Amino acid sequence: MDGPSLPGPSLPGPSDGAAPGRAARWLDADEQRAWRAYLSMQGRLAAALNRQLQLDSGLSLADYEVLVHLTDTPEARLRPYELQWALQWEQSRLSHHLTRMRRRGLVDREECSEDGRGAFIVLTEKGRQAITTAAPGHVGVVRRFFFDGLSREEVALLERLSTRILDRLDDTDATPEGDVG
Amino acid sequence: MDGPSLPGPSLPGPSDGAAPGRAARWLDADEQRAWRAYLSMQGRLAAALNRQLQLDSGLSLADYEVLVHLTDTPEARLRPYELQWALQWEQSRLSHHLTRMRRRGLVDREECSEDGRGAFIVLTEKGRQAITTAAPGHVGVVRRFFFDGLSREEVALLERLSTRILDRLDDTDATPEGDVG
DNA sequence: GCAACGTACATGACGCGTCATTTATTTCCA
DNA sequence: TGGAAATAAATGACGCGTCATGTACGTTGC
Repeated sequence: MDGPSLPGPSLPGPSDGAAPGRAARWLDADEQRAWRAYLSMQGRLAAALNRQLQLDSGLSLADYEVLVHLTDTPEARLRPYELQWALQWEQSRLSHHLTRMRRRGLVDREECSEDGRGAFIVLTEKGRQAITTAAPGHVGVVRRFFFDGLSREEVALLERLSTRILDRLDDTDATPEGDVG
Repeated sequence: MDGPSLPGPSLPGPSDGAAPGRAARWLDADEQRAWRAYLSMQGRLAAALNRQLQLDSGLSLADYEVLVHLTDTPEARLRPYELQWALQWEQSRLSHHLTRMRRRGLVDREECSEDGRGAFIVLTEKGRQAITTAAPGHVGVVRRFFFDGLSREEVALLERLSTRILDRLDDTDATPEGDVG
């Protein structure tokens, strides 16, 4: 059942406890198990979500997230940089993705009079129908694999842990190279 | 701070409590927050891990996982199907990935005398050096973003939750279409 | 011993994500 | 006002991941 040691592969040899020279010490057995479980869960859950969306409605999880943000907006239109802020995607990823979604007719572009560089991304009717179609099944899968297996308290804790990790990611994105604490 | 409602986008209108017709009910506010936090954390953590590995050693997280399994093996060689079993990847993903890793000299192929269809994937010296180089920094990042923010108990709980979700994924991979409970 | 079927693995096409670079516009300020 | 720097966004190249399909070998039943 137990997988191999992952992020601290048994490189220095199994029985020498020497910590890696440059960075942190290796992971101990508990940490290894936890990390592998998380990694595996994360990858497979994402794959399952993508597969369902793809089969059910031809959308990817990424499409879905873009469309959600658009539908959550009164005018159903956003500047790309607003979407980028909301999604925390790399700029070029967003740009590529919007190009593809536009090609498929899920969104459209409008000129931005206030800023000649920019544009508005507008939800099309096709886009709205796509996410309307996709949503029930998607929520179903999220429930089935994620929430149905977790108690209310566990969900709350998971949110706290996620937020804490996000904070660390935010911090260190800004911080140049040095240590954290 | 709070993102928009994700997997239950406000499609049916904010104030009508109607559940989606085909599948499960929408997520409530707590669930939405938790789900968005998890999704965002997951995506950004994976991106951070990949970025570090890429910059530090030219490996991707996927490369790293393959190499770990090989180094964890006495002979440093495995049949592709064994790797597939360990990684839980799709077969074609593994095949493509091994092709690319082979092209880069990280692994090599050997004939399999016992089974004419199969092959062995062998860790090369270059592959071993790559993961040896990459490991300390990788562990460092895993610690910095993941373990350093979590208590021992939280890590243990996260492992349990991950395992539980994995079980559900395993179950329903087998199960045809119907409901779970 | 051969046909049918299953297994191990590869491949082509195509969408996705990242990095590096480019273009157009706006803002800042001397 | 004019030039430098910042900002909004697009693009090309290239590796990754999935689906569908192909190929070669093994296994099983008759």
